[in-house]
Amino acid sequence: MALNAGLLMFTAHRAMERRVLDAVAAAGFDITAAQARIFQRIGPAGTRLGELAEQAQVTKQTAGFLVDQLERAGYVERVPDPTDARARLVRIAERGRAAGEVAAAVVTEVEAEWAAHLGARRMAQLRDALGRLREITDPWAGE
Amino acid sequence: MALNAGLLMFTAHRAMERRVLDAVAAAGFDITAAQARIFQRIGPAGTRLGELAEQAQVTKQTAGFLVDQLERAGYVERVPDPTDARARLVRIAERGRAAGEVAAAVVTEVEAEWAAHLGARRMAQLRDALGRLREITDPWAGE
DNA sequence: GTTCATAGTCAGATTATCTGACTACATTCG
DNA sequence: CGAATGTAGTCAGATAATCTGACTATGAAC
Repeated sequence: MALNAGLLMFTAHRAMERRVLDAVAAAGFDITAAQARIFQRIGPAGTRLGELAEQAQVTKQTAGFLVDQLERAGYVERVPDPTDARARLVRIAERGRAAGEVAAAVVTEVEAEWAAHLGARRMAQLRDALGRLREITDPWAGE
Repeated sequence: MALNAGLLMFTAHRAMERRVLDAVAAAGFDITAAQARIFQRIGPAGTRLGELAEQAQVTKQTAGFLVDQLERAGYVERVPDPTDARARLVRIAERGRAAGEVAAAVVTEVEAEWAAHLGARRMAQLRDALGRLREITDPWAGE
């Protein structure tokens, strides 16, 4: 029970999230964990609200609430979806790009620490196993 | 970025949590994710509220709020801590034990599915890497 | 060109979480 | 011993994140 794989992943994920959020906050970006979980799923060309909601596994209303905040703070912008007048695309704005760069740098740093602790071989095995696991744990695995 | 190890762990953890919570709910136990995250840290001899809070990384107040609910629903009980009159131990009660058994069975099942998908070798490597990672991502690693 | 489906919003309620202030007991040390 | 300081937990109030249900506007299908 103490060695439940799900719980172990929770622990490591939480450590990563904390590191990233702390660094992003220290760089002057006031983003909450819930906002970040939406933000991180926005694609390069923008993503629809409903799609963000589905991927983050929250309702459209919740996603909308969080995107409103991100938009007000200047991290994202909403633009019309040229292919569907009902929809709008959520796109990363300039400030969001800056915050994203800070986040990406910390992810790289933390992963390097993990690799240093585990050794390159085990880190590669971890990545491999997690990537394969995604095939059965993520309904969005093929995007 | 799409292959951030932290995010991959989040995905797998979320899938595990959902499976467990759904099965527990289907068995008639009305436990929320937040309650479960506290509940799962209660030791066999009972655990203090402050310790549960620290391990779950929430404030004592939040932990107290959740334990209140678990207690009202009959999943846990609070007993005096014989070694300190200020403290009380949160212990798993009969209904909690029953719910915990359902949860443990689902964890076993999901892990078996993962092992089937990855193969025994890769599943063992995954466990090994996660266990080692815990040494640097969990301040409570030595309990 | 109605009828049904989809994208998103509005409104209201609930749940989980925090900070700050407080009480009671424990520990320390002069 | 007894005052000063620290620790376990609770109370009160605020805020953040989430949900369900009802609604509008646009697109798709027949």
